[in-house]
Amino acid sequence: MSFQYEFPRPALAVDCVIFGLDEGDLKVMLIRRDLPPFEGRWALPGGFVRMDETTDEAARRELREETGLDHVFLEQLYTFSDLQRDPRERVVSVAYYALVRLTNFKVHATTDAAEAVWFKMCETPPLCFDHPLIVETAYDRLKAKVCYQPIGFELLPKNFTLTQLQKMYETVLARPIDKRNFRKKILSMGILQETGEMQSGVAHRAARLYRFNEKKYHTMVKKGFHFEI
Amino acid sequence: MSFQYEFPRPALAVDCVIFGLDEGDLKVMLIRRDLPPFEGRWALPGGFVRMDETTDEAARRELREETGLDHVFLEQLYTFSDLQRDPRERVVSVAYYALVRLTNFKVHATTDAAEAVWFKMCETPPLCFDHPLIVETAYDRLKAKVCYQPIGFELLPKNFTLTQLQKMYETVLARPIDKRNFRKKILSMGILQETGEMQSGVAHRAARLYRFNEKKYHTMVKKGFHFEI
DNA sequence: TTTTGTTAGTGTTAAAGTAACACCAACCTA
DNA sequence: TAGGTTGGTGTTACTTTAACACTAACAAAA
Repeated sequence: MSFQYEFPRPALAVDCVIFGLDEGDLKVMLIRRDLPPFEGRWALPGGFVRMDETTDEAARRELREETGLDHVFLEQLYTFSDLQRDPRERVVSVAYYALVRLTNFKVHATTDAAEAVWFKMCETPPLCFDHPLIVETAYDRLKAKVCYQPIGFELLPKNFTLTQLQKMYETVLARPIDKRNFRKKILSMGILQETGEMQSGVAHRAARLYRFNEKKYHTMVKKGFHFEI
Repeated sequence: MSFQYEFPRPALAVDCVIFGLDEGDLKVMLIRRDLPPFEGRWALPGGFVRMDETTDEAARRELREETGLDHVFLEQLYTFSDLQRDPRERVVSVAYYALVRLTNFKVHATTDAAEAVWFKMCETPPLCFDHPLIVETAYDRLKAKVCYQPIGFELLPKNFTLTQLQKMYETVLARPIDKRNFRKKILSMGILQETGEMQSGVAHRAARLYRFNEKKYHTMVKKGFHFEI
């Protein structure tokens, strides 16, 4: 079976930059390609867009198929269209980035055919296609966006301590933050909810567990509230 | 001539939201379609991406062909891929937004075949396809971005008065700004350069003309400077 | 049971930045 | 030369930010 068009068309693909947080390290999930081109080399999970799905849906499907991830934060990043970005033929790729609660997920990794592995951002292996550019673009976006939208919570467990939250920002932004000032600021925003529970299984004073209150955040945004770290 | 592929492919298009500033009104350029579908209805300038050009290049080409605009600020906005966004067939569109010095340009308008007309943002006619969504997305982006990147200058003549600059921000952001505070802040940033020239042809005290110093801005950014209105 | 180690949790102050506010100057035109 | 219009300028109260250190709680080890 083949498909005919009056004018030539680029192939349309999606690629996903998947971020996870692991004990103070920001990580990216990469897969080892099991098909040419670049067979055996590291790349972002991704694939071609089907006719019956939007690019968002294609990105979620590829995520599921190639990494086993589902129901994660996913947002369109940028569309890459350089003529030579794929050696086979003209491929335009709509890139996405995803944020994953790595703590919950860890065990399920490497589900599928291709090898899917978490790498520290600072230790990513050489990537094929224009994927280094895509990763860099995604990291820049993440750093910028985490400051003015409460997306960082997507990298933490649903319930978290203030120290975990602070460490997440320090890791993503790659800079230290003052503990007291951070707590004052984040608590005064009124978007965190005490769960009433405490941390357990730690060899020191247990910390209170909080949860991001999305509803409250949205009603506050409507009233002009501006999130900022 | 026809082109065959093993798998079906969406058509790939670009669409441009072109903003201009005219005496305190933010305007958008629209064209009246001279072909089906939606013949005679208003739409964004745009068209299909060719095999020998990136989407950026396609957007610039369409801008030139359909509106006569060239060498303008142009930035990728978002990729729209809803299955039903085009009634003919599956079309994925990479949307761009452009900022135009309308004052310089005015005369050249309506160059090409199709009718190209500036509309006030608040008086846009009904648009076809998903173009209302694209325009809204572009306007949101413009409002957000103008606050943290000095792109607003692209809407003004190269040389401008502080009042023009302030009015630009007030128009784009749709809120009043205090004159003295604005001047203090913008001048203290050190990104404006006095041209030494004065406004002329006005029936009142002439104002100093300034110019955006892009080089200075870039060197300051490298040193950690953060633009913010 | 005491000590040790580790993180939780908490306030104050100086400095910087922001927001609110009004009048005279300069120039053109009638 | 009087009137109209915009240009240009400082001060102050208030808010926000940045810098900074100690005690509390708990588990584990001695």
